[in-house]
Amino acid sequence: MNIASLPVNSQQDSVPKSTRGEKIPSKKIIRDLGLKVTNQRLLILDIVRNGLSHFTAQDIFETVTDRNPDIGFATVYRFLRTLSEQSYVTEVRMGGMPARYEWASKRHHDHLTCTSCSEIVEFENTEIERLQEKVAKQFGFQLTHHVLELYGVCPNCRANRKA
Amino acid sequence: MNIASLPVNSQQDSVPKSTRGEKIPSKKIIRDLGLKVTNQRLLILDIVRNGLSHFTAQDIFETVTDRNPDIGFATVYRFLRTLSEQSYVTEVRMGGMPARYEWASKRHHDHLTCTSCSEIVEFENTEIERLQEKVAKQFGFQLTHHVLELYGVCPNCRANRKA
DNA sequence: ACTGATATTGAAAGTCATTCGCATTTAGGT
DNA sequence: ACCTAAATGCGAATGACTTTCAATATCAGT
Repeated sequence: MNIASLPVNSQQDSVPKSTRGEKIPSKKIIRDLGLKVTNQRLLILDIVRNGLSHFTAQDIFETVTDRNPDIGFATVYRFLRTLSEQSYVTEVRMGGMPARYEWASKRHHDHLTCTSCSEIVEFENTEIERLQEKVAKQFGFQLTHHVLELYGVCPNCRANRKA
Repeated sequence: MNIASLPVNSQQDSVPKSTRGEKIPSKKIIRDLGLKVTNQRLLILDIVRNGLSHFTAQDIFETVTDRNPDIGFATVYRFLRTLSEQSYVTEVRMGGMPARYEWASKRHHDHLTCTSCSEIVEFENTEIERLQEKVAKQFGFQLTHHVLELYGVCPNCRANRKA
């Protein structure tokens, strides 16, 4: 998958700028992390925040080098790691494939992934969340986080499969 | 973690031999897979079936070489992969750490892992399973499998932490 | 039991995602 | 503008597997 060609600098804001929930500037986010504001971090953050969800480090790296060829993948990995450690992005690693990240400002959700075409659907289910807490409590665990990934065949692929 | 020193050739059968549910010989399992019966496969299978759950390929490799030093890790990886492809073992890969495997004859369950000491507790929760099916159905997916891993701090570590 | 076609093996080399070491460059307080 | 710690990019290193391939072992047919 390659997101390099996708619009990333969404000035065409689908989210209206006028609301109170004004978009936090990337600069502030970087400062809040106690880090120096560099071009590469601004660039990465812009892509992370305005590009596709579920990107790999490689996706970011390719998109970034499109705009500034003089950037190392170590920088991308380093910053992504920091972001994920501070919970600004969520890192999902599965099955030996490259890790996928997504900007974590959105509400908590889990994933339903098509094993055939890799389409990813996000869902929320508070009932499941509640039950997870219950299970943890049963065993005396203090829950910190969880990974719930459902795999199956999406409607499209099911149709094609039959054809 | 090292399971090399653990009893693996459980002739001290905790499961009585006399029941109908007689343990399937490893030879048969290998033949059922359409593979040739070799010493290394018998050895690996014995360890996989009678050793710890949640072992890494490295664990197996170390235990195996204890009994037969002339065995390559490629063989361990190869056979584990075959077993997991044929659903004889379940492979769990998380967070860039080495994959963990477990013999899959037992009932389906999920895991609750201590982020502090890595203790793993297994649990079953049919209610959660039902809800997962429901979610999949909502999106028109045909569910094939799922990964549910809860992370938290176990009772022991919580106590120590306070101390 | 012998034989030969074919599967399996171990050792070493190869992958691939990610991380590290370090000399050089840069941000940002003074 | 100056200085120093922080950040960067390069390439080398790591770690978990996977592949390659020549040597070896299995087992179906005799």
